Amino acid sequence: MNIADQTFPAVDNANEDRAQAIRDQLRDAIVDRRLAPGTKLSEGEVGTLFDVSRTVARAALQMLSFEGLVRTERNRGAFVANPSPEEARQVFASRRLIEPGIAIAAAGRMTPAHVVAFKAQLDEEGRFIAERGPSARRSEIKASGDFHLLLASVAGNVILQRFMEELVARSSLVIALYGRSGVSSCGHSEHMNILEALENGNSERASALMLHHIDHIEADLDLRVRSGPALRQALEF
Amino acid sequence: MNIADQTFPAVDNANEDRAQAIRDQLRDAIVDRRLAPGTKLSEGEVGTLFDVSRTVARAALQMLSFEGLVRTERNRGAFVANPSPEEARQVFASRRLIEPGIAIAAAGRMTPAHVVAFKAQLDEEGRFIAERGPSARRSEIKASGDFHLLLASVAGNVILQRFMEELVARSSLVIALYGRSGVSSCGHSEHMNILEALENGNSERASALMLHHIDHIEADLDLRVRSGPALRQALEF
DNA sequence: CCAAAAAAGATTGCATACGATTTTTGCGGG
DNA sequence: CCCGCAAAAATCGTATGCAATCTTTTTTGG
Repeated sequence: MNIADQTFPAVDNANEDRAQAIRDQLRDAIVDRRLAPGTKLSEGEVGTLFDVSRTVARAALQMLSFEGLVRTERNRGAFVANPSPEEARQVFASRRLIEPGIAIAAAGRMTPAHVVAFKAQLDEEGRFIAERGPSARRSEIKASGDFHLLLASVAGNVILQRFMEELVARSSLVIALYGRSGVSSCGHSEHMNILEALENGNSERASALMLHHIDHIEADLDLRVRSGPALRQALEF
Repeated sequence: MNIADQTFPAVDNANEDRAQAIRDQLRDAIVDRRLAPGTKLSEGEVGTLFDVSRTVARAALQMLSFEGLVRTERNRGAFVANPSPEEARQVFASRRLIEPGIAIAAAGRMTPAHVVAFKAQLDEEGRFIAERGPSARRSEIKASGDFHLLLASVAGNVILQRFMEELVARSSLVIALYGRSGVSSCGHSEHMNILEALENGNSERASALMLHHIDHIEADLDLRVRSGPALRQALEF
C-alpha cells in the first residue's frame, strides 16, 4: 500500500488552517487502515497530493508525529507508525487507567440528547457489522472507536478528550498490527451494555463494564514478539 | 514581562533538532514563569533570539501549541497560554484521574536506585524552599513539578509520562494565574509521605496520598471568575 | 476637538530556493 | 553472478521572499 494510491476528498480550503485539514485526512486514512503501518509519507508527495507546498505538508506531518501516529526520522522522512508490542501494551494500560474514569464522569452528565446520539452511533456500528466487504470493515473499525470518543466528549473534559483521541487512534494502529480477528464483534454488545448502564446513571457498572471491555479488546491481540521484530522494523514493514 | 527581556542559554546546536531545543527552552521559561501568561511570542522575535529563521521558530511554537502551553491565533501569532478557570479545573480533574494510577504502577516498580533519585529530588526541593528570592521560588516550582514527573517515569509508561509532562506544565501555568499562596509549602511534606509509601510498596496508600495531594494543590487555587474575565482576555492580559 | 476613513507598518501564511544528507543507480572488479 | 564504490537522484532542513491579514498611525470631514 502506497500513499500515492490514495485519493483524498478535496480540502474545503476555508479560512481554516490547511495543515490541520490535511492532518485530519491523513489521520482518518491511518485509523481506518487505508495507509498501512510503515508506509512512507514523504513531504513532497503529501504536498503534491493535497496541492500545497512542502511547508504545509510538513506541518501536517509534524502534528501527526505529536499524536504518535507518525514516526519521523531526521533526514529520512515520516512513516506511518509501527507500534511495538510494548507500545501497544502501554496504549491499553493508559486506556484502562483513564476510560473507567471517563465512563463515571459521563454517567453523571448524560442527557436525553446524549442517549439519542449514542443510539444513533450504535445503530451505525451495527449496520457496518452486518455489511460485507473491506469498506464496511473499515467503517466498522472507525465507528467502534467513535463510540469511545463520543463517551469522552460527554464526559466534558476537553483535555482528556484530546488525549482519548490520540489513544483511540493509536489503538487502531495496534489492532491493525496485532489483532487476531480484526474487530471483535462482541465489542458491539459490550458497547450496548455500557450505554444501558450510562442511561440508568449506574456509573459504577458503566465503569466496570468499560474496564472489561478494554480487557477484551486487548485480549484479542497477539502481542508476542514475532520472528525478528528487529528485522521487521529494519525492513520498514 | 516581554520575551525580548529574556536571555536563553545557547542552544547546543548538535545534530539534534534545533526546533526541539528551542521548544524546551521556551517551555522551561513558561513553566517557571519567566514568561507570563499572555506574553506574545512572535515568530521573528523568537527566531532572532535563538538565531534561527522564522521557519524553525515557527515549528517550536507549533509544538508548544500542541502541549497547550501556547495559544496561536490565525494571522495574529502565538501567546503564552492563559488558561480559563474551567480549563484549570479540567487540568486537575485529569491529574486526579491519572496520578493515583501512576502511583500504583510506580509502587510496583520501585528499585533502590529509584529511591535514591527520589531522595535527591526531595532534598533539592527542600533546599529551594529554605532559600529566599524569586530565583529560588522559580526553582521550587520546577522542582515540585519534577517530583511528579519522576514518579511518572518510574511508572514506566512512556505515553502516560508524556501526558503527565503536559499536565504538569499546564498546572504550573494555572498556579501562576490562580494560585493563592504561590506554592503550598505543605506540598513538600506530602511528597515525602508519598515517597515513604512507595518505599514500603504500599501502593494503596501511595495512591490515596497522591489523590489528597492533588486536592490540596487545587484547593489552594482561587478559581472564581475574576471581575471581567472577558475583558481580561480581550486586553490580552 | 472628535470620529471615521485611509495609509503605513508590522506580522503571519505560504511558496520557493539552496545546501546537506540519504538513497538509489550504474559500473567495474572479483 | 555478486559485491563494493562512486556518481546521480531524491529527500530533508532551513533561509528567505512575497502576498495576505492584522495593527497602528495619520489624515480628513464634521
